[in-house]
Amino acid sequence: MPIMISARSADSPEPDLDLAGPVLQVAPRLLNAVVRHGEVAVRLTEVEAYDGADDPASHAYRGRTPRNAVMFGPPGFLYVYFSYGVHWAANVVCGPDGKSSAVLLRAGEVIDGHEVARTRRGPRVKDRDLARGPGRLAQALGLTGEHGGGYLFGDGPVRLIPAAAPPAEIATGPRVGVSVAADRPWRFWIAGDPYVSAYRRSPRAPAVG
DNA sequence: TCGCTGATCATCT
DNA sequence: GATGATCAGCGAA
Repeated sequence: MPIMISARSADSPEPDLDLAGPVLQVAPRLLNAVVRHGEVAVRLTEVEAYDGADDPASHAYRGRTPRNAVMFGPPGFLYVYFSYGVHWAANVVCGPDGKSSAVLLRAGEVIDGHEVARTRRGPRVKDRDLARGPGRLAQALGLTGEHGGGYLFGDGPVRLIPAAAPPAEIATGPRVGVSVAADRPWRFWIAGDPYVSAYRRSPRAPAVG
């Protein structure tokens, strides 16, 4: 099990997208951006911010471990983790080097490579559901742990293309699935976009009151 | 449409 | 040994 943390060398291209700012500013800028892995490309419609050591819901909250080490590095890298023993979920590391913040890619629209995506997701899956949800998005793109640590702006297999145009309207709300700090409105999605995941509050989150 | 539940395992305590 | 940044399938309404 090699630990795959690739450092961006000095002559690597700079990110095409400024990811080094505060995660709450970076996250909404990822909306309408496109993630491409081979034939499959996904336009992002929904993301979620995780603010490193200041965020009880972040995987980086309890400090650096082998799994989350890439989050503590420079922005522009993929953090991919295995969730619930079943799914992979992909994050874009952002914020300044050492801040350990990241943005979870929650949902998107498959805009290229539908056939390949459907091969991975299943023959009966509707287009709308191909990448609507973190696990689904990673599966549609074929992202697994082996892509973790990859740089999104170099010549690696996974690329992040900045949004051609910002969304007309961005909505925010509580994060999904987290059992702590669920009240922080750090989920961002494109208002009215059908390719946004269905909202399900964590059953472990405290009741709204 | 809503709510519930099993699946399944890497990671951390 | 417990816990999830989830999903699909099911049954009820």
